[in-house]
Amino acid sequence: MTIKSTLEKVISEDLAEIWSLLSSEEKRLITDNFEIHNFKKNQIIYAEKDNPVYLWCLLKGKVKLYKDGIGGRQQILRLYRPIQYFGYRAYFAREPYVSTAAAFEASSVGSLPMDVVKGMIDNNRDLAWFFIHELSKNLGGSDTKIVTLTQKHIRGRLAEALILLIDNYGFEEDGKTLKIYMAREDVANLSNMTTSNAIRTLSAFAQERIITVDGRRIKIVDEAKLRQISKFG
Amino acid sequence: MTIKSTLEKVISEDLAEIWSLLSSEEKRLITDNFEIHNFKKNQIIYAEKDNPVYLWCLLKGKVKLYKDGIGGRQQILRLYRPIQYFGYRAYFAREPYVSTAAAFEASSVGSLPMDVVKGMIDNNRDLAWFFIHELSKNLGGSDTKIVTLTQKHIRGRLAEALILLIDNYGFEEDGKTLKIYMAREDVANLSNMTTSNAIRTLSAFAQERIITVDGRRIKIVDEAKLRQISKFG
DNA sequence: AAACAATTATGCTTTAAAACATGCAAATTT
DNA sequence: AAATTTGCATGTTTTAAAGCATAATTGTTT
Repeated sequence: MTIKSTLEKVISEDLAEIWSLLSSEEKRLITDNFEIHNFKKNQIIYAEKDNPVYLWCLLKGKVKLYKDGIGGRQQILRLYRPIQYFGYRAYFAREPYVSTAAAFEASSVGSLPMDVVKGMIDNNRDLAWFFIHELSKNLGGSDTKIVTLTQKHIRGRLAEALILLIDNYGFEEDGKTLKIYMAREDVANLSNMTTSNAIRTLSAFAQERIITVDGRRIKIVDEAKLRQISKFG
Repeated sequence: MTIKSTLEKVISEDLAEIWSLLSSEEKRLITDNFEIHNFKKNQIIYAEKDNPVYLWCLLKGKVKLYKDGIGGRQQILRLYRPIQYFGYRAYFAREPYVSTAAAFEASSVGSLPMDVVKGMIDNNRDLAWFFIHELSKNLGGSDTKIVTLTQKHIRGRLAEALILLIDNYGFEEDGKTLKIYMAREDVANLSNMTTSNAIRTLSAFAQERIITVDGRRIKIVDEAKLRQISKFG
């Protein structure tokens, strides 16, 4: 599949917020500099301490942004779905990446040199606002996450993580099954706990009929209860 | 003191980064809409869930940004010194505040309606970049903080908090004494621990001759050791 | 100055979560 | 198909930090 046809397919399927902000000249600038990359499951797109060069746009698949911590422990910071942009923060902050982006599952990701993006922001106020808005929302999210992850207990943190998964990836056609299938280890890395405790607490939720668990297939049975536990339970 | 003379005094003392980015017309727009407020120690400037209206600029004093968590526990997210801007994130994210800003000590703070700021950003690319840059740096900081506060042990977290205080407020003329005098409770709220543990761990550091403590006066004796503990100790 | 409140200090107890160990099942490789 | 690895599940032990209690000190109000 050519870059152009892939792009047009993606855009026709789910028009990205950003695209509508651009002039046809800017759109041409993008298609000329845009490259598509395919990443396998768990493959790293960019790593902490790398220098930021590209704006990345997730076209297909799922991407996690995480940070390696103490003793090989990871903390998942954000999850991306098509069509979302990432990898720009470090460039704007004029510093190396502080986190790593990796494909959660086989994914197609577009790249656009940040220098090109910078030039476009200089000439397009709406694009500037797009990034100001994105950064502001993310900062609010991270500030909130600081308190959640440090102050809530395990059950509250897991409940919150499950709600995040609902909000990010939604349900299968049955309206119950989470549309993401992740290892217990990733569930743990999302909710700041050990893998053992993620397994244990998922089992506890299943026993309490809040969810059902079948391998990596998680069905949300009682979302209200989940939200209640996340608030404090 | 008039607004104008106070402003000019502040600006001549320590020219704010932002000011140099403005045209004289923009500067007039600011002085016409700028108001100066004085806050007493611990007085709240804005609170979580409020709607953002103003850009705030700290002129004199110290301000903390914090979030109330579980069981009356607070987490201090950021500290401000003159001349720094705050209160704009929620406006840009088009959401109510997720954190509270309060004066750490008696402080003078300027306000400028965000609508005015928005209009200026529309017409001033450098100003847009200023906020993109600030938001990006803050987001990197919050992402890093998530891992620090969840994964480091008490000693590491306290060491990191002390380094943050050095970086933010520096030393008295002796080059050793921290230029901020905060209650043990605030030290605790900065480093995600109980007041008891903040007291205990400060005492431990003093016994190990890493710092000396005399009431709220903290002298940094061995900064290298502190940085080592913060990395993991 | 006396009385009171707030802050700092320290010891003891409890607890939530990590660390560790082991078993089992499913998936992958040979 | 057998062997090996990987992931899931659960029980037990250990530990870091919270919670609680009580003084001692400092600061504030009357």
